[in-house]
Amino acid sequence: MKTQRVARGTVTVDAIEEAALRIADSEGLEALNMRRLAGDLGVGVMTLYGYVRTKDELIERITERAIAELTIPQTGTWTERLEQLFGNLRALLLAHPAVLYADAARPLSGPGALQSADAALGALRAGGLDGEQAVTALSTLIAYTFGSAMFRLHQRADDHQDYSKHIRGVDPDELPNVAAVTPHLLSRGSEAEFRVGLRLIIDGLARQAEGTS
Amino acid sequence: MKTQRVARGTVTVDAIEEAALRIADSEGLEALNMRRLAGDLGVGVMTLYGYVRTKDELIERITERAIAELTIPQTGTWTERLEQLFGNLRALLLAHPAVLYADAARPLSGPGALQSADAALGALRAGGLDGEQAVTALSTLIAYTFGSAMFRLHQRADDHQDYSKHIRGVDPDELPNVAAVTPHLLSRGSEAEFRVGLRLIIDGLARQAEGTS
DNA sequence: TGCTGTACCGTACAACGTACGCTACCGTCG
DNA sequence: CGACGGTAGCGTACGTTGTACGGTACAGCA
Repeated sequence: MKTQRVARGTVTVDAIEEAALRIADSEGLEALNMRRLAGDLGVGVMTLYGYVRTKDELIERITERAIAELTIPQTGTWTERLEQLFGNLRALLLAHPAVLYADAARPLSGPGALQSADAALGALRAGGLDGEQAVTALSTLIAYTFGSAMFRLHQRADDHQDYSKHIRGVDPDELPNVAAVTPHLLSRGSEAEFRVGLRLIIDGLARQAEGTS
Repeated sequence: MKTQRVARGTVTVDAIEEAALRIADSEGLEALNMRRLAGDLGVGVMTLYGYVRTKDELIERITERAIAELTIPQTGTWTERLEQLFGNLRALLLAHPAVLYADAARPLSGPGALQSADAALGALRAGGLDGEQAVTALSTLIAYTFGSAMFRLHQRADDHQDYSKHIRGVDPDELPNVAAVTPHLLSRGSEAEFRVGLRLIIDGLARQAEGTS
């Protein structure tokens, strides 16, 4: 059996990144491996290494590619722009789980991430926060948004069954507060819940800005 | 060469969990593997599987073990108790990186986690929040604390060199706001920064509580 | 003194990232 | 038009991981 070989130039970094991102988006980052990726592209595994140094580098690149999709709001008050931006970020993290894991490692590194950071800092400074306050606020917003997305992403449908049973089974004498709010605990992680927390933080920033000026 | 065998009852679940947690704490979760763990305990690898079903289960158990260490503040106003509790949680997450990865998957599952959640909910309800508000507030605080710890944990000393150079090299015309606050960006992730964000959120909750009552 | 149940664990396999070096082909030059 | 050299493609193989399977040694009992 002759070795079947693909024509030169069939693959490009771009095609590799796109295929990798598609796998990571649809089946999760853990489903992305070099053999599978090569199979999807119809090339030999080692061919990939002519375009990408390591798998980690590939993940960094698809992360950057996904982050570049983040739309930065241009209109509205500074608080509205913040709320929009981080709402968009949450949606992006849910659509591209790879970003969460890869970008948690080196936040604000790639050009796309820096551009978004600049927009956020711009809004915060427009609101009247000084440099230090703005950076702290940015960290808070990012931490909250990533943390929120992280929990949401880990929720699996089949887990929820067990979780529900687990929560409902708590002893009201031992854990009175958990028992008292059980129904609300079961619907955690919603978009609406995220928005409430986000507004809470942004309102706090607005008040901070008023005090400063 | 006769097979050297350890006496029966030499290992216990407890010893396994303790050794596993020690590895995860000191060298990170990625350094924890079954061969290494068995080596540390002086037993054969497969012996471990007499006490633990899978590696994932083991990680769940050491997570729960670590979470149980969380000290729940008993004194102070409700906002003080919240600040203490989540400050403690951040410290715990930094000391036990395993918790971050494992518990992100199934938050508020084990008895220890539920007990802490109950305390937090108790404080929030004592402040005057209703059930739904308290649960949303809890989610917000957890997301923020986990997100913050996640970024902190991923910071490696050698990365910081590159990062510093990277940030300092931005074009002030393209990213004016990033350029303007560069020095503050370089000191992100500190404990102090975390406290500021935490207080911001808790102050917001206090205001919410006032509005409710 | 045997026998039996079970705790211990050696071996082996599948999946992974990726180093090494062979090979087929394209473009060029004679 | 034919040979040939450089390079893109990739088969093979190795080290590392989790863990299934089944063998083996020993405690406790008859």
